[in-house]
Amino acid sequence: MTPETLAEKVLSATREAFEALGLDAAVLPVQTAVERPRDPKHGDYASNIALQTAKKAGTNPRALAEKITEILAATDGVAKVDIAGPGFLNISLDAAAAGEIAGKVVAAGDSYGTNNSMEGVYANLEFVSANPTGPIHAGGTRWAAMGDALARVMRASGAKLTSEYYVNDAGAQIDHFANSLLARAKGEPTPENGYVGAYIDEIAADVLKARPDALTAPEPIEVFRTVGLELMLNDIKQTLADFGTHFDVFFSEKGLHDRGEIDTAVQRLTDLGHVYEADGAVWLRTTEFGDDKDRVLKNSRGAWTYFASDCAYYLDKRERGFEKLVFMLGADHHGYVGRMQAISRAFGDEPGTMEILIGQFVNLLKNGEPIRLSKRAGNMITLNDVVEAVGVDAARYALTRYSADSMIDLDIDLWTKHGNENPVYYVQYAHSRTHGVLRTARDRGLQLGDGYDASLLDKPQESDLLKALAEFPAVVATAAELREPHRVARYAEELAGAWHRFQNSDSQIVQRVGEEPGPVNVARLWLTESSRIVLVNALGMLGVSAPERM
RNA sequence: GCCUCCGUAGCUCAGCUGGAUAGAGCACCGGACUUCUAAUCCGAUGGUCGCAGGUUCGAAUCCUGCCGGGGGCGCCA
Repeated sequence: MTPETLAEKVLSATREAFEALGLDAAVLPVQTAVERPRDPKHGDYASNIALQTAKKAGTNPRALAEKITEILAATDGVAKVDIAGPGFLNISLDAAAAGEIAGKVVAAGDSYGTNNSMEGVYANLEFVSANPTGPIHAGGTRWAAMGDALARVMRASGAKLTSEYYVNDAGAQIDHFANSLLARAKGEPTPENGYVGAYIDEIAADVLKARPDALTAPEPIEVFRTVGLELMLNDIKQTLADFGTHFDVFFSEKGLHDRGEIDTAVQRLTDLGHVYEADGAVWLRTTEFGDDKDRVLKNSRGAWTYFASDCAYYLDKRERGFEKLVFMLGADHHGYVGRMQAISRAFGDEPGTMEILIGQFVNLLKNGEPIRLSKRAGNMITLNDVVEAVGVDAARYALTRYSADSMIDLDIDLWTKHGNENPVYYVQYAHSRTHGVLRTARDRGLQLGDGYDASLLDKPQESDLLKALAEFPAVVATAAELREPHRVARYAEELAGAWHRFQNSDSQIVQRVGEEPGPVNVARLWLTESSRIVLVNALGMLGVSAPERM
């Protein structure tokens, strides 16, 4: 029995209890969940439904709990129900019911963990979106890992999701970039507001390689702008691909200008009555929608601002049909939340249509000290620096196992260790141990067969592992709903621990050499195979590899 | 000044859409390899959940204030 099924049974038992006691069933929640108590004395699962509903229904929790218990205890697969404390229900499953989960996992295979909590949600997830004027920095690296994991988790929960990278290929920053390239190509010093770093020299050289006439062309700056941008963007795309981060769409800001979408968007906002002129500029009245101050759409020199592009981009996404627009921004951009939300509201959308996630910074630590310098990019740490320091798997894992709200100090020494102090090794090693067992099983002729006797899995380490396996779909659903992929990483560590403990318990999984396999060996093989599947699926959602041998 | 994130074991952090005696890894101490990977496991030690109020049957979790630290507050992108 899965926790979800049990929760449904708890709810229906409660409904029956309400009826029997003549209480108003309107106070019952639509859904409830059971939790795994820390203390094994509290059974396999616990429910607080009596506590939550008794007061609203005008009765006392214990009396209600007793009635629920009476009904629930008669349910198939439920071994025992105890009332504890003020009215908790402590539920124990019989071993067979608990053991069913391994069969479900094996049957579901790769798809185990998918759920329908976000079924039908048509969402756009924008992340990284680093300016194509330089490599992706450490903060962007965090989003590359976390955004990609979130995309996977949301898709696994049924969302129809497009991952998107906004390319700021218009505006003054690109001019500075092109000027910097041109200057370096001519051997001149970097102009004011220009970009520095070895990568600028590299790209300048590559532009000259691609276009030997670049310096003698009618407008050299245009050659450097166009070719340089393309080279930089390709470099970023390649870096992301090597990192395992996939984007469905790279969306060009310049395209918004070229297609006249900015005029369209501003016209739309004007028609809605939110635009006015003052001090020679054109403004959007964002203060009407909770922003601190109004924002300029077109400056007094007659140029569209970046903010105007944002409006057009928002409208573009909405017209492509997305109902939920999620943005991941760095902490340095948190000041943009107010004006961004105002865009959504100004176009008349409901609160919640736009969702902005803010992620804190990342420091790369060596010997306890932050690293500030990058070989290629000068005064910033890049994605490639992080990967070079710890590898793709450790980098992705390290960047996804923490809440976006907390700052990350990524300690190179820790994340390159081969031991259980390094969480990524701990989880990957658990997975590779499942393969070790499966190899041995194969060698000795032990097979899963058509089924197994789930009631044989009754040791504490076995039932703990079963309960951990059963949790996965709910973890994925919660991670998707709360946009917190780190929950999957923490879960993977918990599962890996449960697996290691099972493996190290005195349970012989495979029969000894020369022995005939018994039904208990078969049952444990099912447990092993389902652990392998869930570890693979969990690591897969984080974009971390699952090696078969280490 | 305003906004925002953080403050939980010696360290790094989970837990926060209110639930039972607050958890994990590391570090420290003591154990377990004739065995499917010991890159593992078991046990012990370790806490006024920054401080003070409030909400309630119940607060690490929600609200208010304060303290300490990170970041942000342009007709820049």
